[in-house]
Amino acid sequence: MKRKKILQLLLAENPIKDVLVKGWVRTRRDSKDFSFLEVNDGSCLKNLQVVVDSSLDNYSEITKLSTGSAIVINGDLIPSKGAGQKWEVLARNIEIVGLAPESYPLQKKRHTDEFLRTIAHLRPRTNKYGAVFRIRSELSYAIHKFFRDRGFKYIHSPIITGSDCEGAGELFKVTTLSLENPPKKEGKVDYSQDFFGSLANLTVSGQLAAEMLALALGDVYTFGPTFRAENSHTSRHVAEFWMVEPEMAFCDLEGNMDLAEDIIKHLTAYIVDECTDDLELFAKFVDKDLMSTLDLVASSVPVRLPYTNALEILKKSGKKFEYDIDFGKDLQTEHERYLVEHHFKKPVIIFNYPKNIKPFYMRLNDDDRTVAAMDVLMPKVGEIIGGSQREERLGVLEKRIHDLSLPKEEYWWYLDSRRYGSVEHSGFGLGFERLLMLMTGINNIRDVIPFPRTPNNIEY
RNA sequence: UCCCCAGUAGCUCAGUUGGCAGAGCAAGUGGCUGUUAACCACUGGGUCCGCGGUUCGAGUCCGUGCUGGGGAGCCA
Repeated sequence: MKRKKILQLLLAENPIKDVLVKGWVRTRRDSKDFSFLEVNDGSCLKNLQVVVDSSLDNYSEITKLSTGSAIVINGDLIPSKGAGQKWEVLARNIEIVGLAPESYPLQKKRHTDEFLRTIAHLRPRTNKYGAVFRIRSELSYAIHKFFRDRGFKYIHSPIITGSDCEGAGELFKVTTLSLENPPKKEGKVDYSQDFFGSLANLTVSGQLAAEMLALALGDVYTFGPTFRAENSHTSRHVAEFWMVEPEMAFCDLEGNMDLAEDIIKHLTAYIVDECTDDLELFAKFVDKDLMSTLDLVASSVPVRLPYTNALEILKKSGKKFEYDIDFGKDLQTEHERYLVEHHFKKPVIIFNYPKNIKPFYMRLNDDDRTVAAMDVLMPKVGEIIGGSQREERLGVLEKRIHDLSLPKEEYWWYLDSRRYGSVEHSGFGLGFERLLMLMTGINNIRDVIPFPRTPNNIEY
């Protein structure tokens, strides 16, 4: 007999004779002549109620089944006599596969997120984290579907990279050299003797590679892990996270913002439609405003605001900010929050930032002081997308590299793309975990990743 | 890296002026009931984060370290 998932059974329209179910006991409630088992198999949030009559051979063992135990059930799917559920399974036979002794740390009550982080290997078995990781899966699928439906090609950029081309933060070194006694040359570590023959790092962004592929395949995207060795201690930063990076040839900043708006709206609507039960849990226990936030994100048109206009609004606000607002200074979290949560009360895209606070590859505007950059700011989670139109003019790009004292030799291949058939192109990076935070209302990034990587913590 | 807060039972927390270590939940045992985070009774359970100091006496006061959380910066 083929095993049935609980998701399928609960959607049944008629009773089914002879079903095989496998899962874990969430709770047990005993009566005089029978027991109720709540069984979950991870296929959905809801549990299956299993009724066990005392006439079963191993009934005495079943009445000792504790939370977390794994069982295999044979029985019939019948309409429930109780009020809480439509269907239940009347068990004919129950095989106890793996007992969970009383030391099982998950109790039939709510735990704090802080405690559950200390048992990250078990927390997926809770309702909340089961829901998080199901939505994580659905959202991954929705991203691929979104791009595929629009003719984008999925590309794989390298995880190990040769240099700090991206300039997006501190890097993790990748080496096979002895750390105790590395080979040295003129007092410095001699990376020419290392595995790759030079210094190697974990990627901080797939962008530069994506640009090369976009300039061949047209519209491409990456969706993979990225690494930042920043010593960040916030609820929005981790050392290892996943990023979605579309890159489009023949596309300017306008088109880039169009895609950013489109993808956020599309993915939000998808999750609202497809993950109803799981979202309900978050709306009930995590963030009471979740559904209205998601409605806002899915339905409203984000404000598109040039950086200089943002400065004016902030200056006119009369609000005292901790950080100064002057041209050439980056907007701080307090400024972004003011714009999104108080002034506009909806998503905001800020564009045309000063060139001095943005990387070399962003396209210089005609004013010579701003670049065609854009950040998408969301309620609650803040910056979720950062992108730009890329500098496609060889001379301008070379000058930027020179002005910033970057090692031009290392960019020979990148500059080649501007040397041969260069076209305007644009792209952005979308923080996958930050998107998940937006979708679930969860306010700590460590809680949307199964095993989060943060400074001083590499357990699991 | 900087600022702030916390650390007491498996979990969440209380602990008065420095004077015998507590509650709820969980767990164990028994009972009751087509039950719904079931219910009732009983029982067991402590390195009060570590180290040092003040004191007749420290969970409580002081110093220091560690861990966790919140915020800032960096960014996605």
